[in-house]
Amino acid sequence: MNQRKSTATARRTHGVTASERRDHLVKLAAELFARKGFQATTVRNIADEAGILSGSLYHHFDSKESIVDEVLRTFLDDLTARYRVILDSGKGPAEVLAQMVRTGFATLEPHRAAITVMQNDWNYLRSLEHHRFDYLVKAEDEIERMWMEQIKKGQATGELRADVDPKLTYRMLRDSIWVAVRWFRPGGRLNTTALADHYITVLFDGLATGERTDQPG
Amino acid sequence: MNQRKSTATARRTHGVTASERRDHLVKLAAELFARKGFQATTVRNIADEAGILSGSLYHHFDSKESIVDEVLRTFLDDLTARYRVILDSGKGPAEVLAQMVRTGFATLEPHRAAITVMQNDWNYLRSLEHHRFDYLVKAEDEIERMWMEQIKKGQATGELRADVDPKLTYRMLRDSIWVAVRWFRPGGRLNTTALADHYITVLFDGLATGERTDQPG
DNA sequence: GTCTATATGGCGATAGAC
DNA sequence: GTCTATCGCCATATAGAC
Repeated sequence: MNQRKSTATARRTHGVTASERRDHLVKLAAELFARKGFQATTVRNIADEAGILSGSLYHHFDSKESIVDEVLRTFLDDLTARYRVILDSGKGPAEVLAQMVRTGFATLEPHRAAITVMQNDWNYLRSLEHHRFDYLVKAEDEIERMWMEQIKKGQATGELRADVDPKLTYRMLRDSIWVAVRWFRPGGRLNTTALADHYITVLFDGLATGERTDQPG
Repeated sequence: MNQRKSTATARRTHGVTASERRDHLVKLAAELFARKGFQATTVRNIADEAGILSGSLYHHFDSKESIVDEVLRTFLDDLTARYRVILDSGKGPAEVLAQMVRTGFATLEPHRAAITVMQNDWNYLRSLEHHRFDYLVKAEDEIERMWMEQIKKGQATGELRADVDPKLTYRMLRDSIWVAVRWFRPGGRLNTTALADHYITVLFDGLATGERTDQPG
């Protein structure tokens, strides 16, 4: 079984559906990829973690790359879906941006491993000659458009100061969020909500003009 | 020759000292490490780039790891030396911090490859069991102390707002700078000075109280 | 769905000729 | 200082038994 199993046929074996078993394997692999890097993680490592032999992994997946592919797609699908909900809310640009920042930090917890892999192994995955991971750039571009539109709208309405470069501002916001995955640990001193509030306070007090009324945080 | 050559004996062969030849090889390797990742870069890749065979590399270096070791040490030595000059200047904490930010962006150009490797391969290098790269954490700790001291001093003197968490603020500043290596390209729309000014403006207008007089930028 | 056994190949590193 | 030649190892992936 190398393709994702249809959810229509969720027959159970030993009390666990094939899809659940597969998801579990993906999760184990993601943690290893995040800790040691994609390349340094061997299929034997993954199999060891799951308590099976490496050959058995190929019953579930085509290749090691198809596992990391699933890790990344799952994250990106979830993130863009969350962004779309916010963009459709009809709120003003400053509030939308604050919500997008909050959403970013909120994904830190469920997608910590995926985000780590995306950051550390981005250059490598993109350098592969078979172009399998080109969709990463497409997703990145779509996300950039979402942010940029709101930033520019915010500058037009006067909610955001207009003397900063929109693209540079986008990068600052984006990078500030995702890079936190390097040191953020669930259960630490700060939860992702407090983290988001802190960042919004620092970032927006620099970005917002006096005309803003909806103080984030 | 597996140890760094003494600078006292700079005998030239074909118009190039052994030390210069070695440095050149390190530079080539660093670029490859940055582009594809440390593990994905083979000693054959490095040798190809240099126009020699892989075996010949071992005349200059013990191992592949000793090459990346040299890349990282060179960067860290330069960075900490620059920081120390600023700290010894006797300026106030806000100005010192602004200068440290500027220095960070300034190192982006000469040390782009090293910074990229440091970020992408940090987890991997630290996960190695022979503990060869433990000094990375020591250097990180020393640098953190330098920043934290200035942030806390700035809060004590009233130059910086006191209602933000010092450690979180340090991480924000640090991460904002180094993560820029992901997209910064020399010769692009913005040079590192303009970049630093932009970041200082955004970050400090959120951090600084009204009592500050030395507007950075 | 997992195991046994193995193919196929690339990796880092070495020894010694030149 | 580079090349030739190669060693030993471990990687991903496969085929077929159970």
